[in-house]
Amino acid sequence: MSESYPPMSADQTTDTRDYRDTLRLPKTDFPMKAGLPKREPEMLERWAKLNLYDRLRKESAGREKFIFHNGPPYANGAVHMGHALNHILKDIVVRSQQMMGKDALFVPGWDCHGLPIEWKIEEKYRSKGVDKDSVPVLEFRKECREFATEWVDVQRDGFKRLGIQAEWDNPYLTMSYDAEATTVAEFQKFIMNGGLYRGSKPVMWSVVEKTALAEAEVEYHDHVSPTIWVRFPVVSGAPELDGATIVIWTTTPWTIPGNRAIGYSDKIAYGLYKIDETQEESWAEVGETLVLADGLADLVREDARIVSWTRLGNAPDLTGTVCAHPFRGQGYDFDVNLYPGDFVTDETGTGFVHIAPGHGQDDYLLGMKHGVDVPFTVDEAGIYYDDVPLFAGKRVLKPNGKDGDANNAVIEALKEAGKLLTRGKLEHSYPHSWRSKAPLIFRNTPQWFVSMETNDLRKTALAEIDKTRFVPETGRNRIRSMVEGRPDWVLSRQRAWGVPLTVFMHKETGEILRDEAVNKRIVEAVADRGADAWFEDDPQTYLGNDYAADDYEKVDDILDVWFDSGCTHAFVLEAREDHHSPADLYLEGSDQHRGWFQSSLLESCGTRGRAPYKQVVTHGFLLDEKGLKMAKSGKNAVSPDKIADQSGAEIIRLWVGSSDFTEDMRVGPEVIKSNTDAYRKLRNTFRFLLGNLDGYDAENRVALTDMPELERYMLHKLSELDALVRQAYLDYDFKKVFHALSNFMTVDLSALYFDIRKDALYCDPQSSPVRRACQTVMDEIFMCLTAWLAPIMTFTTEEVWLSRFPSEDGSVHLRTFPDVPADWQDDALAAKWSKVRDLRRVVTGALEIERREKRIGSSLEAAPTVYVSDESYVEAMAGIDLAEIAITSQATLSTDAAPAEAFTLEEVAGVAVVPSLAVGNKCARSWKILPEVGSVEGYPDLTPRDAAAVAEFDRAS
RNA sequence: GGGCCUGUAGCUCAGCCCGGUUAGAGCGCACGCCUGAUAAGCGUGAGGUCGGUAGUUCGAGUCUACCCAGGCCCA
Repeated sequence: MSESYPPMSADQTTDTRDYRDTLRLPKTDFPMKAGLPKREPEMLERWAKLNLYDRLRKESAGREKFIFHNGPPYANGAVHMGHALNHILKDIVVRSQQMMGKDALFVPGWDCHGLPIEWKIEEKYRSKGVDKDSVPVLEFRKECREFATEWVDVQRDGFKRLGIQAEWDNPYLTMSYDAEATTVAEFQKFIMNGGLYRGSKPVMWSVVEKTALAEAEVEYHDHVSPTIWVRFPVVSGAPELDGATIVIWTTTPWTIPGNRAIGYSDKIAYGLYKIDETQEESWAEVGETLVLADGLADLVREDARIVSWTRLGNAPDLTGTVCAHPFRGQGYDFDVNLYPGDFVTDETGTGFVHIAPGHGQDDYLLGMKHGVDVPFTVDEAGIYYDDVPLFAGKRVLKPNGKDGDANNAVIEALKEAGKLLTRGKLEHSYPHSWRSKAPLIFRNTPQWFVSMETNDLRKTALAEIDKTRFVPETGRNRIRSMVEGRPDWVLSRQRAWGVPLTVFMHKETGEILRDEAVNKRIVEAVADRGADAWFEDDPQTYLGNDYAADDYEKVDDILDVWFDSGCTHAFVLEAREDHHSPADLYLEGSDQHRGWFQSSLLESCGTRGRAPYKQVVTHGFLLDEKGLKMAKSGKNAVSPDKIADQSGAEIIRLWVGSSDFTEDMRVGPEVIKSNTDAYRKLRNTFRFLLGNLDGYDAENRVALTDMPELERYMLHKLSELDALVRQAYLDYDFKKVFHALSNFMTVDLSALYFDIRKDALYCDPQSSPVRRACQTVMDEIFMCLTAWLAPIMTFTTEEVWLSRFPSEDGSVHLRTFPDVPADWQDDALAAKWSKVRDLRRVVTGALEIERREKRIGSSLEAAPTVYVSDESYVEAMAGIDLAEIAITSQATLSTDAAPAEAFTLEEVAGVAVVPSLAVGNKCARSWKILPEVGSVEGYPDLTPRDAAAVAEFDRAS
């Protein structure tokens, strides 16, 4: 029977030993699949148990501090993607600074006062049918406080879930008593240094509710308004204007008594129009000359029922022109000056805008700019004050929100004075109260300001901006132009939830009470019982024996919440023992150039003469995948906890760490997917490192000088990366870190180094110098990568670290970046290997053809001959095993002329490759094909190297 | 409407300051190989009017102007 079977051939291994056990294949428990949504919460729990933040403080005591100061998010909703971006960036900064050897602090904080919270509480009352004004203020404030407290807890949990490392058990709150007391004390500094003054400005006002409204409480509806064209006779100016009248147009006749100026535009062409003929019922007069914007003149002519006119010519330069008020001689004898204004257009009206500084934002600012006083014309019910000539007692709106008699009274008076050119009606969008739905008016009201000029506040702030480091640099420009142009800071709000303006004003003199003893009593009361004290205490308790409460008006306005957050430097940086001021860094979204960066700057400059920060980093805004604005609640919104639950917070961190945060950032399902893919690749590279470092013994370290070139080349790469990573972290350029390391891990490690060294790692005897050198280098790579990536890939680097060094209380986050020895850097070697890799690419290119032609499968089946015509390649290949780096069984380097059919690459001149098949038998263990296979006695199917390895293995077992 | 900013492969980024060979990388995608990193690894390839137009220049992704789209802050 046996004769009928053919003899076994050499490459059949059915009767040979299975050598798998004798290999040193990667061994690790580190799973390929991350399971982040489940693993991350476990990790967080462990960190919490270890009190990592506290331990870091203890272990880095005495190190140079890095004081990051956290801008407080507003405590009124769950954590959204914008929060996530913002806080992850902060976390990366603090962690990287810590690992670069600093003692880097992160105290979280919340902004707790202000309108949005107040609103929620009001809404609650409304839904119960209770009028907010009937609720005692202290009770109302209590509810606001409870509301904020709840959201602080919710947000804290949300931030923790993202892996943000901070002093979560000891955050600062703008509503804590000590913070409120400090805010009061800061405010008092402005009382004492003269920066605070009482002025007035127009605010949106509801005469129905008799209250000022914030922009957020305003809604726009269509409304029919009367329109009037009014003549303002020129009294002085260019000679061409003699006897002419400037014509303005407005939809609010009742604001004419408040008129103090006229706005025009430098960009509009104006003409002089002399009327020749009018329709019978026209109020225009033949012979009179009107000044109008050319682009609007025809419309005005029709509206005013003018049949024909003559354009006398261009209007002269209007600078310095002075008009009379239409009611001159009836109590309105002041001059009405013409001023240029950016907001004046020639889209509607006449090209001239009537300026009533008490009744409009543009009007107010233009008036301020030119020192025009802001008259008080109507009271809180919308009724003209008694001192308003002609119209005292008339009302703009009735208590029910319907039109009052003011508009008609003004129109009639204009007609009588001969100043009404014509009139009409217009339906347009107009602000209404969110609550009563009644139309709103702009009304001049007393407010408290901090002057930008007193004590040179503006100058100081600008000088401090120049001293601050901005990342990106454009931030400087942005905040600079805002501070340069901003008006005085309006501190007062007519609200209930916040820190009050703790100031007394003398009822008769209007003098602000400046008394340190009084101030001190107030601060003490607030420190003791919170800002509520101001509302519950008898003023006399503060005024003591020196002043009589009856002589003083106690102000009950609330401070602008920006003032609260502008004081955080005082109650965090200065008040906390472990902090110092100014902070090393403030980091927020670019909207804070107008917000926190500025309020903090002004507050600190006004009280300390310097900025509270040395550096300001800003990030862009979130956009959806199409680059459009992401609404917090819109359908394109993605929520961080949802991503954390589905993909892992690490994926969000990766997104933040790999993107350019200085610009606006896109997020959406595709972006998340890409980052998940990128994550997987990095994770597997770590897994390979772990698997091959199994059993690594530091005793077996190989000295740099004893290492093969490839190992030294890898160490050189690490030294380059070390410099790059550190500099990039100092520059807050995280994407540079991420892309450099990700490229290193895929291109240099996975595709080159690991691929080449698999043979030595798996097949070499344990004692092999190459294998030991490789493990030495892999250990260094491991130490570097886990540290460098820890600030970004917080969860995974920890998992990797603990997988290699299991420990009860250890953590990768307690480390610092490794010191990279200077002698790792070897530029000559790097240049040499750059050539080697060029040559290698030609070989892989040639083998790919063979593979496509089905002549080979694995590269080990090949034995290429590489012809080099360029001496530099000979030098580059000196001391390098071509077969080893090409991962072929055999290879030959030749300086002979290459055959014509040899494979070449256009971009690598001087290298040509002729592929051929490896000759010999296939090693049953390493799968190399070599003539030497079987040359060692007793190991007929192995190469000498493998035979030695198996012998070593057998001896050991 | 004003101030500031952005626009390079499907995605994330280099290159732009200081114009100069066929604009690069990683991921993804397609195809092939391996089957001892295996829901992995290796290789090859496709994919870009550098937002658009005009200008400066011998030459523009890079400089200038305007336009378009988008963002933040104001009005």
